[in-house]
Amino acid sequence: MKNFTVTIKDVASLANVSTATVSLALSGDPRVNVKTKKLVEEAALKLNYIPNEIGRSLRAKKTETISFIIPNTSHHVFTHPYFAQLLEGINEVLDNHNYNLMLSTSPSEKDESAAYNKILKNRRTDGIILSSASIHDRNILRMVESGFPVVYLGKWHHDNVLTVERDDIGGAYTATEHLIRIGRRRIVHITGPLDHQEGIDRLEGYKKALLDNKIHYDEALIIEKDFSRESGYEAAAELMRKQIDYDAVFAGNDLMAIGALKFYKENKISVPGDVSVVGFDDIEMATVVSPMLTTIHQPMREIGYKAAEKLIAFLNNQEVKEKRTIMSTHLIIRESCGADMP
Amino acid sequence: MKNFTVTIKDVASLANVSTATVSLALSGDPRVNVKTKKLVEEAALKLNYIPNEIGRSLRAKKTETISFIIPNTSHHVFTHPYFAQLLEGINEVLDNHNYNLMLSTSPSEKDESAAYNKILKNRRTDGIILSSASIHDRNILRMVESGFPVVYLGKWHHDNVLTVERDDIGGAYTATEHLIRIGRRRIVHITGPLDHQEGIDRLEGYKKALLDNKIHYDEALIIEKDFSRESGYEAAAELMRKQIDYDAVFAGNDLMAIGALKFYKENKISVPGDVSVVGFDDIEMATVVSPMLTTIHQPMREIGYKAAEKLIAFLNNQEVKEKRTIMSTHLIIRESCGADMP
DNA sequence: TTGAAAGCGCTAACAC
DNA sequence: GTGTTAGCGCTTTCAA
Repeated sequence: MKNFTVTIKDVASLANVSTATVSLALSGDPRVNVKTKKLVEEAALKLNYIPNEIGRSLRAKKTETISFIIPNTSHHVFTHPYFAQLLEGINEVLDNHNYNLMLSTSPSEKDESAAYNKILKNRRTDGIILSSASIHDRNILRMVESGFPVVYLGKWHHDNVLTVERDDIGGAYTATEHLIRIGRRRIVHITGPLDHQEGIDRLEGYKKALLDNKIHYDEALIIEKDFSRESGYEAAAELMRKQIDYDAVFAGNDLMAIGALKFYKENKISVPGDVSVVGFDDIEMATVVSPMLTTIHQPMREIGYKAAEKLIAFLNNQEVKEKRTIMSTHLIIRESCGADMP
Repeated sequence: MKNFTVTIKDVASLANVSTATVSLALSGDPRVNVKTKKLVEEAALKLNYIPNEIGRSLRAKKTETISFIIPNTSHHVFTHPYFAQLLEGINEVLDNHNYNLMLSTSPSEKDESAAYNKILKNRRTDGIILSSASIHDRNILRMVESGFPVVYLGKWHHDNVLTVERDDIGGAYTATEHLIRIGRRRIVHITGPLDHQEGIDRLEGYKKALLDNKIHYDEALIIEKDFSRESGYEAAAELMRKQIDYDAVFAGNDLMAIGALKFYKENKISVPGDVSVVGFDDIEMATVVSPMLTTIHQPMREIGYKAAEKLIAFLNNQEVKEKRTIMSTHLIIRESCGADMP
């Protein structure tokens, strides 16, 4: 390291003023004389002075940093296709407000006291954006209840928690309804894990659409999987093995839909000829498979953006009008259903 | 916020010892009496005391945080397919060593003095992992030259910089050679931006393979694009428009290869019948397109892992034996070339 | 308009 | 073994 750290003292002595004056001058306090201010600025420039944020933080009890915490339950946390978009939205807001972004995987239940506390209380961060996970994750509950400013990405019934939610029920309803509208009746639903809110809600939307259209809900058409591509493939295989009779599948996410598509291709089952399929998420991959996947679009970038905005507003004591923000989804029709029109 | 911050003082007074003793006891210093230690620990537990990292950092001049900086040149920085895997590798190491991860997009050239300095010098971070970008990016140069500990992901000819590099030249060579081996002779290369090192190196590998196999290098077969899927599609369209005669394409990355594949499908050009295509990266998407893409695998997760390990070793004054680490790539044969064997 | 001084929470010399 | 003290770099009363 060739350059010594230059502190506020160095600037002060070069400018022949006190450190207090330097601090004031550099923060643009109107009280300080224009001449002095110029003097200080020149000194700072000359020394290439950059205020040490650590010192500032200690004093101000603010870090200008927020943490984005994602569950570490799955092996491929970061690889989750919408993670990147979420991050993009968050990053954009933070950049605009000169906040820093810290990224953590949430601690596993095991080492709670250590890792969990570290993230939560060490005060290197002003607030948290928490992405959703299992509804049984106790750590999340505790983070939320600690009083630490939290924006939760998903449903959370708690007074002092801000949320940004997708309309999972509505999206699933739309997806299912679309299949019904194009004439499908035996609609399989490959669900995500049913201890995840998304899994639960999408199943609910599916049921609701069936009900409203007077189609019998058949347990045999429900397969619980884990949102992975492999599990989607496996689901399709299972359906064949069990000789289930069906004409459509609504997959809980695109990855599973794409997995199923692969099985169909390998087994010469025509999509959408023999079976129509709809996914959920609208990840990029959905546009490169063939047939291209009809799916429910969810605005992940906007969700990240919104979440960051709410958190920063809250941290700056601005009134956050809507505690819950619900982002709507919409149907993207491509090729996997065999209908050209909505 | 319902809980007041509990500091080392609170613990000290509850345990009836000095703050120094608390500090020592909690850090497991062998000098402190076992009894006292237990006393302190109980007090800390009772008060739910978590050391404030800011105070610690200020004193120790270490933050136990490293920054991962990615270029903001492209709109979709985070969406870059291998970004997630890189992050996964980095995160794993940091978790193991109890380091925090800060994520930044590198400042654009415009606001250098502000954003750039902030990242570089505010000392909220102990070291940096810098991902590659344009070879003309001056900010990167300055970060590297500042003396700040940096691990650069890519080639960098500089004494005090650690690097983790892909073998781009070798990978491109292998890809091209594969096409030659299966009998292709008129091989198009869709390059990435030629002011990016990857773009340059992959072109070099391509040329070298041609040379070694005594195939004439034809400028007309080189198209410079920008690594995006759209640009790959555009490249294929361009080739048709210009009525270029060719029987294979080596794309500078998978995204462009997949874009080209799309064009071929739309225009009923058979792959691999009419043209063989090879990509580079081995992103997940390469396995869901049809035909599945033959490509060069690069171990992004391992690169991230290695980079983080090197940085942490360096920060802890361990000797880093290899300044340059070169990660090798290998060919993954799938369906887009029409050869079943390597 | 500027400076002196206190103190944010912590650790590390040094004393005892 | 444990306590006293100083000080990391900064901001912010309070006085001058």
